Amino acid sequence: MYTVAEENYIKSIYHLQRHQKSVHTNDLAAELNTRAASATDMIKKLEAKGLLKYEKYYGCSLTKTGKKLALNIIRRHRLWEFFLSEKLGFGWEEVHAVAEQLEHVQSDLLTDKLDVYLGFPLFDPHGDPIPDTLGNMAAREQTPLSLWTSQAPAEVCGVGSQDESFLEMLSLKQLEIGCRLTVLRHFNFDKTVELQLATGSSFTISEMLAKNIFVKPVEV
Amino acid sequence: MYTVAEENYIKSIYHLQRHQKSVHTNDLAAELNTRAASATDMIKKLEAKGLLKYEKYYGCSLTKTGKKLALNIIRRHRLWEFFLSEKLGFGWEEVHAVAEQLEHVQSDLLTDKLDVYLGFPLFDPHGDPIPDTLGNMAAREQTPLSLWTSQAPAEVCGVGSQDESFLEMLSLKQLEIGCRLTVLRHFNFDKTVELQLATGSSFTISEMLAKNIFVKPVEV
DNA sequence: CGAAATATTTAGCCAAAGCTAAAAATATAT
DNA sequence: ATATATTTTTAGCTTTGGCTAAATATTTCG
Ligand SMILES: [Mn+2]
Ligand SMILES: [Mn+2]
Ligand SMILES: [Mn+2]
Ligand SMILES: [Mn+2]
Repeated sequence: MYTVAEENYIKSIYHLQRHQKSVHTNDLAAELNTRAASATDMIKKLEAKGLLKYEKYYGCSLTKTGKKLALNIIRRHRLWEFFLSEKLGFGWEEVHAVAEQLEHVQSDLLTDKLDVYLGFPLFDPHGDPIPDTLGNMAAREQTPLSLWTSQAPAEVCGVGSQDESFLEMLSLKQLEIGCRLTVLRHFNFDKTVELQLATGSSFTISEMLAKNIFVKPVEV
Repeated sequence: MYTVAEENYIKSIYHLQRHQKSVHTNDLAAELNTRAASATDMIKKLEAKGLLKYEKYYGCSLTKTGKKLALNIIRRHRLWEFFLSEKLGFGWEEVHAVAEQLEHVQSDLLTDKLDVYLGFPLFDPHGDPIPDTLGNMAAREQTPLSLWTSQAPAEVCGVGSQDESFLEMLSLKQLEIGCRLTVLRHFNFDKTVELQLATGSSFTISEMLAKNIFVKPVEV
């Protein structure tokens, strides 16, 4: 159906589109570790296939068809991440790289049977929602810890990066999905955040870290 | 590491090598639904990488390294087939096509964790043995039904083709791996074989079919 | 506004993996 | 032992998806 390269472009465009309404060539190239010239070429190919619309020197944005494809690829990626983590015992810092390969196995039957087998999971190991067959997915309230000013306890519900060392650091600090914490203080000097776990232990984390940890109010 | 094309060539050469000691360009091209010219090109590439040795106009055969790679790909293929069949509920006629894609996901960690998760299965859904990490696998006694002359009951332990309609036909006739049967008669005229299942029902199958059903003596 | 900086596209390469058609080597048959 | 047939290789072309360098468009800033 679609080549691996095409699928990777579509997925990247989809992700970039959440932030900017139109996706710029340079941003796309950066996201895919390639060059602007290559991105321009592929954009033209994808436009010819009706997956996106493109205006020279301005940028591109996915069509309905393009979005549907993107959500299907994301569905495959996150279902495999869940499988690797839940069934095979991979660490959450290991699953992304393998899922990058598995997501390109094209068989809707496989995807749907996997979904059934896993019990229709709603979130992947990083807290990202898994689209269903129609592309619908749970909305996630995602307040970065850097903006959480409430005294009330918060629950970690997602992370903003797939970087291995970032995720390893979180595991080390016992900051996993579902874990409860309270923000003790935001230091103005460098935006360091001091927090306390349910276990009682308290420590500080950098602003960079705080920006990539998403929390929500603890449900009662 | 290796491209999908390279892996497919290595796997095909390995399979052809069981029959002929040296693999001929035309046979390889036929196996891969490609042309002799393309096969020649790839053979040269694989020789340069040390995976096979090649003599012009004569043929090629895998080196130690090449065989090791081939067995690893076959291991991945058969483990995925087992997974699809056992865990996801795929029919045995559906698994091969999907496994053709999954086999190219390159992660030894994934392969080994999958093996553990599946409980170190010895055979895939078609009765083919699954190599372990070192490339060792169970030897299968495989007498085709066309050559089974004994009156003693036999157990189906493998099939000689992955063709979908062939496997569907077997399912229809209740001829699955592990099933018991007795050969009633070989008809000389067209080599038709008459057989009887443990259920009591008896019927005939064509020579072509009989050649692709492997049996072994029922263990007591 | 106009110059400089930045972003994007175009032009012209390259490697992988396929193809056809022609040439060359090997095998077969009279 | 030739002549014919078959097999294999070579040569030259195609597509996909990269790249660099140069050209062009857009944005920013003095
Ligand atoms: Mn991921
Ligand atoms: Mn990918
Ligand atoms: Mn198979
Ligand atoms: Mn394959």
